[in-house]
Formats: sequence, structure tokens, C-alpha cells
Amino acid sequence: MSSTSRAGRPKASSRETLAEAACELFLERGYDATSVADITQRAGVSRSSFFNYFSSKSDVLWSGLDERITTAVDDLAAVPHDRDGTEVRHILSALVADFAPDSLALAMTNSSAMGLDDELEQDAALRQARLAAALADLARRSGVVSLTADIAAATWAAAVLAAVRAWAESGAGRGSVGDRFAEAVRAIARLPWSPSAI
Amino acid sequence: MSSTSRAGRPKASSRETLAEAACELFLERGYDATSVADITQRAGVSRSSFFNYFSSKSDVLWSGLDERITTAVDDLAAVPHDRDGTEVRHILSALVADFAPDSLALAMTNSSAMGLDDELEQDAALRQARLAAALADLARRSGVVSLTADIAAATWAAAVLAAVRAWAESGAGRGSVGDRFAEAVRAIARLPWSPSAI
DNA sequence: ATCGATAAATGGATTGCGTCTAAGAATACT
DNA sequence: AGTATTCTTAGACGCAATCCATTTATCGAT
Repeated sequence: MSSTSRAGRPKASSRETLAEAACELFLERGYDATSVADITQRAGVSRSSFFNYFSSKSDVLWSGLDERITTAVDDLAAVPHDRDGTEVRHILSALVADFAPDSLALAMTNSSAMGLDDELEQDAALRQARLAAALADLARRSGVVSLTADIAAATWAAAVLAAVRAWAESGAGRGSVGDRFAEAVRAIARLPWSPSAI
Repeated sequence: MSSTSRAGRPKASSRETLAEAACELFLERGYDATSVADITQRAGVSRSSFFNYFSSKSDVLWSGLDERITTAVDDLAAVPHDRDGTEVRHILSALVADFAPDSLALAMTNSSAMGLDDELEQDAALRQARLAAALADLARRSGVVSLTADIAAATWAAAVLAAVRAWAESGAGRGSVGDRFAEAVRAIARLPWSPSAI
């Protein structure tokens, strides 16, 4: 809590230094063509240090969202049951509130230039799944049958990631991720392709 | 088309030989503790040959579904537009029709024994995302706004994978994947947690 | 039978991610 | 000074996946 950390060697390189170096290289050479060694070399630190700051190469882009998903997952796990979905909406709204992912937005808008199209799609799928798993658990706790819980959970998790995607692709300037998520929630209410429309 | 392949050295080891060896080892030691070299050693072929049959280690479990998803993706791409979702339901029904994934079902039912819980969740997410991408494209072609298209697509893709999961976890004996998918489609019509329920 | 053409199997090298460990370096507290 | 704490770093490791050159097996045609 105090400004000076109590003891120990101070950090020589910040997360942001590494993230900047990584994004530069992703733009220059593309994601696949950039190795972790390249990133640390440009940042002026050893390769080992990279994994003190990020758990993987893709984590450079996703750590911001990952943290928020982690707290959301924890919050969802703490809810005993949620019959009408009120808790879910609140927790997911908190997830996206004031969310402005620097590196991720850059990557999403320049995905084709970075050769990231596939990579981003897959990484997003993993985050979506992690969130969906927590949502499905809560749904089952709330009495929803397993099959239905999986589907409803996937829908809400997709709303979160679609909101981030839409926000990034619309220049990341207009509106917030939260606004996009509100749109997404409204969209769920009137989903097309519903079998009930037959 | 003819029974005898025209020329060239005949295949010495079948896909199934490798798949069986892999599943055995997954059950014995777990997924992570089983290397590709272990699999090929038990199957009696060289490590290089493994990648002539499977594109990755996890592909051993998922190749069956992957093939079906590939054709579904192609079919979806060939549809110019689908305003009421009729085509979507047909293509997805075809995807799951008479689907009985041997290795995958075994892995899903024994996921905890194989130390596969995380692995399967992630692999499933990737398949779900691939299908969802094709569905979202079609939705956009059909005039659905991008944000909504992503969400609706995720819902349907989730229905497919949830059906497979539900089928595998119910002993893989009772009913078919197709039956489960029909259930899933009915579930979509009356999704809980809908904001319209406010 | 012999000879190519084709297709598969193989050995081996390579790259890169992610993990781990032991050693070293910088700081604060006493 | 000494000590505990915290970070950095070098280096090695295992493994997945790719790549290439070589070998082996079968075909069809001469």
C-alpha cells in the first residue's frame, strides 16, 4: 500500500516496456514471426524475465481482459443461485465497465497486418470458454438443466467478447465497451434464427 | 474409388492403430504425461509418421468432429443468405447426424481420469469458435448486425458442442447426438436468463 | 524380370514455447 | 556490516510441430 515496496531488488523492467516492445514487433514482423526472445531483446531484458511478467506470449495481449475475467469467475462462483439472471448481468457489466484494453485493441484493429486473425480468434475463444464455464456452473446451480445451461452460458459469454470486438473494430474511440455490452444484452432479447420463429 | 490404391507404398499403420495406442496411454498416464513419441512407440511406428495421420496430439481425439465441422463450414459458406435460420438448422443437424465419435466420447467420459478437463474444455472452445465464425459470417450476409450475429452464432455453435458433451456424459449409449441436438434447439427457444424476462 | 513413377515411412535436424533451478545482484531493515 | 527479501539472469530441459532428404514398398509398363 505504501509507495516504496518494503524490501528486495526493485523491478528493472516494467510490464509496459515489454508490452510495447511486443506490439512494435507484432506490427513490424507479425505475431508468429516474433519470438519471445525477440521481444525481450528489444526490451533489453533476458528471456527468462519475460515469464516473470507474462505467462505466455499471447498473454501480452490478453492479460487485461484475463484479470477481469478472473474476478468475474470468482464473483460468479460466489453466487449461490441466480434464477432470473440479475446477478449475471451485474457481474458481466462490472467486467466490461471502464474497460479499455490498450494492447488488445491495437491487435484487434491491426489483426490482419499482424497476421493475427487466426490467433486472435482462438485466444478469444479460450477466454469466452473460461467465462462460459463459470456461467454454466451458476446456471446449473440455479436449476437449469445442463444442456440448456451450456447454451445460455455460451450466449452471455459471447456477448462479452462480441462487445469487446465490436468496440475495438469501431475505432475504439466511439462509445465504451460497456455501451457495446448493453447493446449486446438488448440483442440477446431478440435473437434472430430462433426456432421459436418457425 | 477403387478398392486398391493405384500406386505407391501401402500404408503400414492405420489411423486407428495410433488412436488406440494414444487412448490407452491417455488412460494409463494421462494426456499431458503422454508424449507423441510415447504414442508412436506403442503403435510401433516412427514419431514422424504420427503427423502423417494427425495434425496434432489433440487431433487424435477431435479429428472426427473436425471433419464434420469442416464440411459444415463449407456448406455454410455456400449459402448466400438465410433469413429465418432454416438452412442453419439443416446444416447443423447434418453435422451431428449419426455422429458417434469413438475416441472423443471415451476422452470426455474419462476426462478427469485422463487429466483432460482443461484440455478438453479448451479444445472444445476452439471447435465451437470455428463453427461460430462460419455461422456469424452467414448471419451478417443475412443482414444481421455484426454484434448480434456473433452472439446468435455463438449460441448455435454452443448448441452443437453441448449436444456432443451431453451425449458423451450420458453414457454415450442412450440416444444419439442428433437427439441431443434436437433438445438443444428446443432449449434455445426458451432460454432462461433472457433480458426480456425483466 | 527390370525399370521408373508414385506414395508412404523414416531419421534427423531445427525452431520455439514454456518450465525449472541455481546463482547473482539490488534494495531495505537492523 | 550483516541479513532477509525480491528481482534478474543464464542455462538447461522436455516437448510439440515443421521440414527435408533418404529409404522402402508397391504399382504399371516395357
